Amino acid sequence: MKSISSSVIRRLPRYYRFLSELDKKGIQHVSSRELAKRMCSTASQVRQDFNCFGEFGQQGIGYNVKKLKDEIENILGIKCHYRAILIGAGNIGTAIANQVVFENKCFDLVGVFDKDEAKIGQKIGELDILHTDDIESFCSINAIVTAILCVPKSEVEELSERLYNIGIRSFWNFSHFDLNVKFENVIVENVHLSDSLMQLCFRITQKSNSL
Amino acid sequence: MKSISSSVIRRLPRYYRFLSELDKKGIQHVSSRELAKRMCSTASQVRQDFNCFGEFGQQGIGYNVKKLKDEIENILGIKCHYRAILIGAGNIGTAIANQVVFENKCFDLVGVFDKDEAKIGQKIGELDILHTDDIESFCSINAIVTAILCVPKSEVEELSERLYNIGIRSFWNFSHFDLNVKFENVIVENVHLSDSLMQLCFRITQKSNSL
DNA sequence: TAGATTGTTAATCGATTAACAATC
DNA sequence: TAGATTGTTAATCGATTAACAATC
Repeated sequence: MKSISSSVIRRLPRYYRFLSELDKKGIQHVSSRELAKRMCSTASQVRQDFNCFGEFGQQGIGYNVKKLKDEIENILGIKCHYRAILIGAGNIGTAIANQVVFENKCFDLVGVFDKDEAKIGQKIGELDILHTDDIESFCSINAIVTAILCVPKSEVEELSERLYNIGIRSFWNFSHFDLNVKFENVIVENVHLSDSLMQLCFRITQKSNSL
Repeated sequence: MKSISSSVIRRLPRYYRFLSELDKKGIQHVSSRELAKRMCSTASQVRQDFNCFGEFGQQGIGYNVKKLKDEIENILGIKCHYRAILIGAGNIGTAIANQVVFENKCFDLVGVFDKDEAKIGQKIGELDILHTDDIESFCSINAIVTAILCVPKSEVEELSERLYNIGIRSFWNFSHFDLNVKFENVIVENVHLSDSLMQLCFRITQKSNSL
């Protein structure tokens, strides 16, 4: 398998989602042209993208949906079920747990923590909300790979240090605290919603300037 | 002003956030080297990025934080206060409204809608939650630029058509429904949280494979 | 066979990095 | 003046697009 470039990797989740849809519908083959249309891309790019990991296409017919989907699943490591904890059971934490994490095969959410006493004992999904003081003891008896940070920026500095100290090396970070700058050799996937909103703002501005 | 490439645009919100921080701290100048460190980038790239919109740097001293921040503010159109409505007052919608939209100067959130009768009349921030049936009448007396879609994928198809029909041409979309494919000449900023989670999954997988 | 579509090479395009004179 | 740092050009690198022979 040739190495996969970073721009291909960024596109893999979308390919995966679309191929899953096709697979559910029972569609067995799809052409690069159709995939491109759906991805807002070009047929050439789709073929180039898939070229680097084996041969799933047949001339005149297209790509085998199921095989291609399974291959991307392997590359991404979906089905690995990495064990995760979530910290911050506010609106965003609750939404993320219910609408994204529980729906997903990549990660098993096994613990939810909050520092607000009023929330302790309430549930998110099937999980009791535990106190953040108990993170260390919880993690000492549960091997945890990833922490999902849904707490305000001001709390992330101290929290991330504690998590780092108990061996957690990957983070899904919803705050603006810059974990990459604080730690080396740590995997950080940032979700900067306000950046996304500013991008939208820019595009509206650009459009109205061009009228 | 030279034209701004799309990769520069993607970085502008982060520059803006960092420059705002420096400005709040009263720091007046910053070098490309420092900015690069913070951006996980290179000094060369920072200089190249700023080169395309005027001259804010002084040899030997660095960039004027305030001027540079204001310029980016203008380019992005922050302070335009585009009027927006949000549809779907669940966990994600509530979190987005409180933690992102109300905190932001780009958009003025002026209406929140949900189809769940039980939520009608409750408040998000200072706004009463209204019924989605009332979107058309609300928008006929309030000029709305943008819709923030926090409803399940299954509802977006019909909803987006209604919004399109009353003239809304930009969307901040939290569902996986593909508005770009449905409409032309519409600005869509997608937030695909599950894609982000898959990226994280991939990076963990990649790291454990390389050990 | 004719039509469709892949796999792959080559060409183009754009983004990043390196280098250094200019200048504060 | 010496040190720091920009602005800008040139070189490199990588990603996208075009083209077409191979083949189902």
